[in-house]
Formats: sequence, structure tokens, C-alpha cells
Amino acid sequence: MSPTRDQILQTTASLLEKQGCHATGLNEIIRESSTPKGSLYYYFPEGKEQLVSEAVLQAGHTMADRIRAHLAGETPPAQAIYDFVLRIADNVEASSFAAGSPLTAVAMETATTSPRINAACRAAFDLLIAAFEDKLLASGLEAQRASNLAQFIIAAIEGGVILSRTMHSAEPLRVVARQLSAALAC
Amino acid sequence: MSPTRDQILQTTASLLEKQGCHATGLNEIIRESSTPKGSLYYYFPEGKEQLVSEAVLQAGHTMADRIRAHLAGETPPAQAIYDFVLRIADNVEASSFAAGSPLTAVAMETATTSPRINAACRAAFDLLIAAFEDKLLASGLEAQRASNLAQFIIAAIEGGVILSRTMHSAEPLRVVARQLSAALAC
DNA sequence: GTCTATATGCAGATAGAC
DNA sequence: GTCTATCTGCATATAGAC
Repeated sequence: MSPTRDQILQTTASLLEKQGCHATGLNEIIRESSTPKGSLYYYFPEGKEQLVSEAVLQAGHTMADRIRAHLAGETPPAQAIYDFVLRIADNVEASSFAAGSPLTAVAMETATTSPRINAACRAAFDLLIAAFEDKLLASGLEAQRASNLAQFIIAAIEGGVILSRTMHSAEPLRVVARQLSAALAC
Repeated sequence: MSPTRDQILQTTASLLEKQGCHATGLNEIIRESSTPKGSLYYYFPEGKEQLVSEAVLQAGHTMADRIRAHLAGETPPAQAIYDFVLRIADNVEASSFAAGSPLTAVAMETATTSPRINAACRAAFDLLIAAFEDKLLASGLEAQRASNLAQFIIAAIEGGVILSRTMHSAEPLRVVARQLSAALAC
């Protein structure tokens, strides 16, 4: 794997996170990543759609890995997820509300306007949901209930990120953390 | 109120809902709204930021009114909100996943890049949260708990819309409806 | 209030040298 | 693999007639 290619992907993901797909220009990506301008179309010959799709999918893998790492061990799901959401709240706050969920904006912008990017977003969300689902299954939940709860968890977290970034306050995500762990307990 | 001006605002909101802020061009708005091209800068002399901000805020008022209308009456919150989220699921499905939440994409795109539009998004979310909060207060909940639950409800619904639009399936929103009403019951 | 024409800039993308 | 130069098109915005 080329380090230049990887640098482009990571910078792209970070800009998508901050401002979405259409607001992110290729020139901006080159500039922010301190990457040779000639490299972009060398590594991504199919252009912006390819670049964004790969960045989204890679971000999905990274996030899923982080979720799994955080949920590993014997801590009960309600507690582990509570801690995890609080960590997201801290991270969103630490970024001055410029970061948090690299998928959301892109997913909404492209749900019905770019099949290729939509497919990448879908795959990425599936990775995240599966990460929570496996933890719930491991704790003994029945399959259907684990699947439903995993979707609900992702939805609540995504919504919490939207509110926190919009309000410029970590509070909505902290509320989500508490309510979500309460919901898991019942 | 001018009908032309109102037509521009409504078309803008609908395009923002489908594809976000930066993907929505002023020419596209004129075309889709069948509105005289010369009118745009006549009614919105401060340009796109003004237009988008007003469209977002108007959408917020419309949605808050709809929430209040749906929650009016003596139906307990858990049941009323369950029905309401199912209706959103139907609407998202009926739009072929092109619509659902006119705020989300714009809010994420502009949280740290346009103070003016961000302020409009914040005000719009506050209207939605207050609509749920008032229903919960009316049903006898304590103030702090009503506020927290209202935020959680909005977060879960927003997240459900994202998942449903991305997955091209109403199922995630239906899952959110069930889990949310279960969470409210406990 | 609405029109046409246009200014200006940046977007994504390509070509061909090195 | 990376460079520079450049093509084409559309973006927002403005000017001035009617």
C-alpha cells in the first residue's frame, strides 16, 4: 500500500467528515494532504466518486475496528456502550465540533444521487452495525433482538452527533449515552 | 407574503432534503420551482446563505407544527411517538428514499463552515425538540427528564432517517419506532 | 418584479512532458 | 509517479434594460 495513496484517503475522509462530499474539492484534498497533485488521478483514475467511495469504506473499517476494540472483554453491553458514546462526545468536543461520523453527511447527500457512493455508505454502516450486533450476541441476546438493538444504537449515536455538532455542545451526545444505556437495560 | 418567494423557499427545502446544501445550485432551484429567474436575488439579496438559512428555518417550523398536530390529544407519548415514527418511515419510503429530514445534511455540512446557516439549523432543531418536550411535560414527566427524552427522540429519529435513506429500506426507521416506544415505556 | 446578458472564479478532469 | 498547463462547464453573483 502506497503511503501517498493512504494519505489522500485519510485527508479525504477527514474533509468529508467536516463538510460533506460536494463541499470538498479535489484541490483542497491535495493541499491539505501535502500530496503531489499529479498523484490523485494516478491512484484514483475514476475520479472523485472512486476516491470518496474508497475513503468512506476505509473510514467504516477503521470505525468498526475501534468499536470492536472498545467493546471487547466481559463488560456488559449497556456499560460498554455508555462509555463508548461518552468517548465520542469527548472527541466531537475536542474537534471543536468539526468532526464526528465521517459517513453521515456523505450518506445523506448521495443516498439517491450517486449509486456508487451510496453503496460504500451502506457497506460502511453494515460494518458498524455488525460490530455492535456481535457484542450483543456474545452477551447472550437473541439474534433478532441483537440486530434491532444494534441498528437502534447506531441511529441514536448518529443522531447525537448531528445534534452535538449543530448545537456546538457535547451535551446531546451525553444525553444519548445515558438514555441508550437505560434502554439497553430494559 | 409573496407566493413566488414562498415557492422558492419550498423548492429549496426539498432540494436540501434530497442532496444537501453544496450540491444544490441556485439555477436548479429556479428551474425546479418554475420561478422567474430574476426573482431570486430580488427576494434574497444576500444570496445563497440567506436563502438556505430561511428555507431551513421555515422547514423547522413546518415540521414542528406537524409534530405538535400529531401528538395533540390524550394518547400516551409512547404510543403517539410510535405512530409518528412509523408515518415518517412510510413517507421516506414513498419518496423512494429521496426525502426525510430537510435539516440533517445541511446541519452536518455547515456545522463549522457557515455560522449563519448553522444558527438556522440550531433554531430549527430547538423547535423540533420543544415540540416533543411539551408533549412529554403535558403527560406529567419531570422537566429534566422531558428535556432529555425529547433530545433522545430527535436523535433516534434523525439516525433512523439516515439509515433508512442509505439502506433504501424503511426497516431501520420501523426498528427505531419500536425501540423508542419501548424506551419511553421504561 | 422580472428579464437577459455577463463577470469571475473554481470545479472536475485530461494531456503530455519528464 | 509526479509535474505543469489547460480544457470545459457550471457555480454564485451582478448590471442594467424593461
